[in-house]
Amino acid sequence: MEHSDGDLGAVVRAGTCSSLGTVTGPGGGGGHSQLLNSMVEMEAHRQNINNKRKATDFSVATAGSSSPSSVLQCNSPSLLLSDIAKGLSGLSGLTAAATTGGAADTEGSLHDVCQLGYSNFSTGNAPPPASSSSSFPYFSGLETAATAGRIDSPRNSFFTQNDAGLSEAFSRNLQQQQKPQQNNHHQVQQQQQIQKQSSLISELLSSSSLNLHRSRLRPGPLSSMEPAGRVSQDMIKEDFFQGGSSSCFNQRSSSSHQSAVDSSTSDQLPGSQHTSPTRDDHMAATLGPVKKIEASSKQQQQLEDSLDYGSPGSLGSKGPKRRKNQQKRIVCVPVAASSRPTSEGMPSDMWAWRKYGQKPIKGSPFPRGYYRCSSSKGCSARKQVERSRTDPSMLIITYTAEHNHPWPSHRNALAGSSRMSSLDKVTLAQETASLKSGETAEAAAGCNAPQGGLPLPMADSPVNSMELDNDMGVMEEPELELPPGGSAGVARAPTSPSSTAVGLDAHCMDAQLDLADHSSDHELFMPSQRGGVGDIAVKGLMHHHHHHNHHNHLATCSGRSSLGMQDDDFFAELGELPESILMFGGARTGVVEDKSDDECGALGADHVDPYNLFGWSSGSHLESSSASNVVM
DNA sequence: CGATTTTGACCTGCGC
DNA sequence: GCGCAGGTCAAAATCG
Repeated sequence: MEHSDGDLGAVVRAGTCSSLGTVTGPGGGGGHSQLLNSMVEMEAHRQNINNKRKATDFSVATAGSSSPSSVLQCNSPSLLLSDIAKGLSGLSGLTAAATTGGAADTEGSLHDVCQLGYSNFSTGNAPPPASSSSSFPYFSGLETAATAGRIDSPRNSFFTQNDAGLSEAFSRNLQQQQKPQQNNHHQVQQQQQIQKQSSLISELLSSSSLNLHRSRLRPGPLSSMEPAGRVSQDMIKEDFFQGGSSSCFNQRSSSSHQSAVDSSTSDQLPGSQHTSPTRDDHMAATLGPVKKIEASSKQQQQLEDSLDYGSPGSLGSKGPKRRKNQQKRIVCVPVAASSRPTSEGMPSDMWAWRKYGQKPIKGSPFPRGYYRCSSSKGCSARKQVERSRTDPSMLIITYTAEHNHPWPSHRNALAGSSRMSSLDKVTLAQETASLKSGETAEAAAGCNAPQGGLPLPMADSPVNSMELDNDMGVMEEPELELPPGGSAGVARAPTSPSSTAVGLDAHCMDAQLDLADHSSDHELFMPSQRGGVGDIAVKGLMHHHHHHNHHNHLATCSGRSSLGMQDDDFFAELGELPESILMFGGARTGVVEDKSDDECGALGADHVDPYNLFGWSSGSHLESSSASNVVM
């Protein structure tokens, strides 16, 4: 079982477990609630779009439900681009739902589903408190199902094994979803969201780093490639990392393209076995723009050439010359998720990154920042951070090369991170100021405070950063500047201090607690789910929160939501999910037991390897960091 | 003082 | 071969 949780697992967990692990115990359904909401919504919206399709791959929805980043990060070979699309559409739905004031507008079905599924889950089948690992079967099943890459119906193993109630609810949801939509406006919003997300995907796919080489396509369905619940690290490494960030994309992109062009051939594509025409249609309908990701023949050739990837570790030694064949991995995360400053002195990333350059990118109003790992001398790991041109609220992070050293086992190992943290404070202040000044949050949205010297504030001033932060290993995206004029065109609500990073960072938690505490009325949390699962979950969360500060980011999130949760915030919360990917370890920590901060940190450091989570190895860490011992 | 950020210059790859 | 764009270098500035 050492690989029992391959990357897909990581992905799935990322989008799900984070919450799960973080929130345990009675009523610890906040995370679940959100997750389920996403899951259900996703499927629901997919249904809307298809407007009469049968529910199919729920695993996809599941994975997609995590968040855009989760979706995009998913190293899961089992997910098709169309899946991503679905996930996004689902997200869109979520966003739209939030925008319109909550679940009320999202159909009672969703509500029902959530309630039903959740009440069931949070009550009858509520996972035991923290220390018990029995709360994981739920995910175990989910993970397995997702990993298997195929779940043919709502009533699949996932549900039947883990939550009959949810299954039922899901079915109900599907039925209702097939009824004529009553809210066109809502649909329009969904479509817009979808378009937006699609553009993002498209952008990512067309990114220079996204190599589209079919030769990388894995023959056969995922399920046949790996035992259920498992996606080999090697596979991910090859496909995703070495194959470029594209793995998740290139595979899908190829198939997606094909689907778009001729869905009838989809079955011929490796990995698309479980891609039904429905899915293709859906994708074609929702990801039109993705077509552009089709690499030109020339590009294709380059991609083919790029197959000659050197060993991951070899990158570092090479100079700029290898640019062409550099192994890259692209991750897309909501800026919001990164805008959460971590507490002072607390490295927001187990890896320390040092910025070594920034360049304006042609065609993009946003500059690209270049970072290299500073955790260890000689480490060739690098990353580039830039905002999505199509969706400034998203950050595109491109990782290049691997760390040639173990993941810092202790925070102290992260020299220099403190600076970032302090800057975060500035950012925080900045964001707060922005809030007060009524300034649109673009600036605040995920932009970290300029570090080192850039003029701070000014709405138009460059800001920066994001942080997928949390001690468990997150990426921190220091600074991304907004174009002069600052208006990124993102109508994102200002990121309040309350919108803290999701992480197990105890310090961070302190700050978050403040927020939570400010919301004396927990009832306010997750208003969109009033009286429903949300309340239960949230309350449970809050309860948990008060007793286990360490394990309730979600509670905090909820608290944030309570502070006038806007649609953006809602989405931002989703955006935080990506963090969960890395949070998983944290989640585990939380699940494992109450531990001191240090213990948690250590634990996370010892057991969580972001590279594993992302599907690429960090060398020696690969084995030891197997998350298998985490989940089950 | 050490580490990071900033920023202009330089270098390399790629497209025409 | 040329020019452009992207990636990296390295000195200066900044920060705690």
